[in-house]
Amino acid sequence: MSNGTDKNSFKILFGKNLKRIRESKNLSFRQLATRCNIDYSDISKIEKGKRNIQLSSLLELSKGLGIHPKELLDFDFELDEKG
Amino acid sequence: MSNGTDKNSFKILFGKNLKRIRESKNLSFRQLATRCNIDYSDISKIEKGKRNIQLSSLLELSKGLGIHPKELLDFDFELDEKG
DNA sequence: TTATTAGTGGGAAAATATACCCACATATAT
DNA sequence: ATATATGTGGGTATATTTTCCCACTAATAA
Repeated sequence: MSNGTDKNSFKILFGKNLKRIRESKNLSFRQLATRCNIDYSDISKIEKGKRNIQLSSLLELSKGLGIHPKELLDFDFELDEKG
Repeated sequence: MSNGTDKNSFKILFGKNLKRIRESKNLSFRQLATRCNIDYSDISKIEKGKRNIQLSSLLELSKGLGIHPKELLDFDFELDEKG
């Protein structure tokens, strides 16, 4: 059974993807924070997969990064547990 | 200035896209609800753009629909206010 | 040493989603 | 009329995010 594991791994993958995009734009947490309405320390937590953000926060991040929101979800992810 | 307007229009577009996908699979609210851990009445509200769901709920919906989460964000959306 | 920048994480009040149930209107069919 | 299925929306307690500030460490530079 993959209980809360799926949910957690998804958050972690999301965070890693966010980190990848942020670094590709050479932005620090504090720099990105000035471009969206999210505190720099909270962005750090999001990238660590510690937070289950809402659509509005996803939108803020995408605005700060200048990308379409769907890019933040653009990573491999298996829906079921699978070999 | 496009204050909370962006946030709202994004939720509404998200809801419309969810509705489009759900109907393409010929699922009623109650049928989709049995496939994910979200109440049927709440799915209705999400499609109406009334709710600002979390990543975990986005994941539940995508599991219920059998699609990758990013498909739920796959719709046109302008980041800035723009003519 | 001193200053600056970066990442990390704790904490708390306020705002909000979640999870759940219920009731109602409509449509279809028996 | 009765039964079934669909969409809609109200309401509530609980859980959680959000928002914000602060402090610490490490690295770099003057």
